[in-house]
Amino acid sequence: MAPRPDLPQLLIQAGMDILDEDGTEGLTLRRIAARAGVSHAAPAHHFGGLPGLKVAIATCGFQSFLDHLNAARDGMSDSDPFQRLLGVNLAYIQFASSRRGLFRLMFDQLSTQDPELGKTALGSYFVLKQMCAPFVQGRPAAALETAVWGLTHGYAALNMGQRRPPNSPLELSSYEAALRLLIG
Amino acid sequence: MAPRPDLPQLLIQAGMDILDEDGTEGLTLRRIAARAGVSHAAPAHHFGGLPGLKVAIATCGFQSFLDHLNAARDGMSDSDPFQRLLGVNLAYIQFASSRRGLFRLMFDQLSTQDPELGKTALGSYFVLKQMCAPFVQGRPAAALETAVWGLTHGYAALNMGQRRPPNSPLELSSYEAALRLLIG
DNA sequence: ATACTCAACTTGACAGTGTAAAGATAATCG
DNA sequence: CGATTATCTTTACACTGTCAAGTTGAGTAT
Repeated sequence: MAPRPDLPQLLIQAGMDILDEDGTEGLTLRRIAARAGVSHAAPAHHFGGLPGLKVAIATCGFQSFLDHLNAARDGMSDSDPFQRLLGVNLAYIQFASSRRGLFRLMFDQLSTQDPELGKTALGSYFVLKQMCAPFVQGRPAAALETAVWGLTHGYAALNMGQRRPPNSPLELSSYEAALRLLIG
Repeated sequence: MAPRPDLPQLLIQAGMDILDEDGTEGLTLRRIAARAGVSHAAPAHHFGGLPGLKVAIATCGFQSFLDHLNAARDGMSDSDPFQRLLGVNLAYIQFASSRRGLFRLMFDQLSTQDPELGKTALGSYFVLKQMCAPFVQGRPAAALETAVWGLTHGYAALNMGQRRPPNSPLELSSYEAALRLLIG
C-alpha cells in the first residue's frame, strides 16, 4: 500500500507508548503494528523482526534517557558540584521509576551488543562521568565513576521492583547519604 | 495418569535448567513441561499457570542465591571484615554473571509482590546486612547497607549486560576500590 | 470389599504470538 | 510511458498460554 512517511519512527513511538501503558509483557509485534495502523508484517521490512524493533526502541529509549539527564543538568540553578551530581543521578533514578518498562527493555537489549545501541547508551555514561569530574582528586577516575554509576543504577533497579511511589523520602535520603559516603 | 512424586520441584528444576541453557527467552511453559516429562497442562495444577511457575522458580532461585552467599561467607578463612564483605559481594556478582537468566528472572519477579518470594529474597539482604555490621560506626546502618547493596547490585546488573568474562580483573578491582570508598 | 470422591494428569481446542512466502500497490527511474 | 523496486497486505504455519472436558488412580467411608 501507500508507504507511510517515517513509519519506523511511528512504530518505535507506538512501542514506547505500549511499554509505558502495559509494561514489557504487553510489547508484541502485532500490537505495535496495530497501534501504528499497519499490518503485522510491516515492521519486518524496516527492522527485520521483533528483535530488531526492540533494539531500535531501546536505542531511542537511551536517547530519551540522555535528553532527560541533560535536561536535569542544564535546568539546575545550583552551582554546588555535589548538588549537581545528585540532581542528575536523581533524574536517572526518576527515569527508571517513571518508565519502568522502557528502562528494563533498554538495559536488557544491551546484551545484543548492537553497535548503535551501545554508542547511544555510552552517551548517558559520559554525562555521569562529567558530573563526577569535580570529585576525582588524584584518585583513579574510572573507579569513582564505576562506583557512582553502579550505586545509582543499582538503586534505580532495586527501586523498580517495589511498587513504591517514585520519590519515597526515606529511600531518597538514604541514597543521598550513600552518594555522600562515596564521593567523600 | 500416575501422580509423579514431587512434580512441582521437578518443574522448577526443569525451568532452572532451561534458564541456564537458553536464557529467559527460552523459558516457556510447554518446554518446561516437556523437559519434566509431563503434558503441557500439568503445571497449571500446581502453579496456576506460567506466572505462578515463574514466581516459584524465582523463589527457588533466591534460595540458591542465599545458599551461594552463605557458602562464600562460611568458606572463607580470612577474618578481616573487609575481605569478608568483599568475598560475599563478589559471590553476589559472580552469581549474577554465571546465572544470568535466573538472576534476571528473580529480580523481575520481585514486582509481583508475592509474599513468600519477598521473604526469601529478604534473606539475601540479611547476609549483606550482617557483613556490613562491622562498618557501621555510629552512622545510620540503613544508609550504609543500602549503599553497599545498591553498589553491588548495580555492578552485577551492569556487568550482566556485557558479554565479558565473569572475572574481568579491571572491573573487579574497580569494584573493590569503590567498595573501599563506600565503607571507609 | 465395594462404591464414591477427588486430586493429578492428559487430550483437545482456542486465541494470540513471530516469521516467512507470495501477492498487490504506489513511487521512482530509465 | 513502461519497468522496477521498495513498501505494505494477505495468507499460512508452527509455537505459545489457557481453558474445558475426559481419564486414571489412590484414598476413604460405609
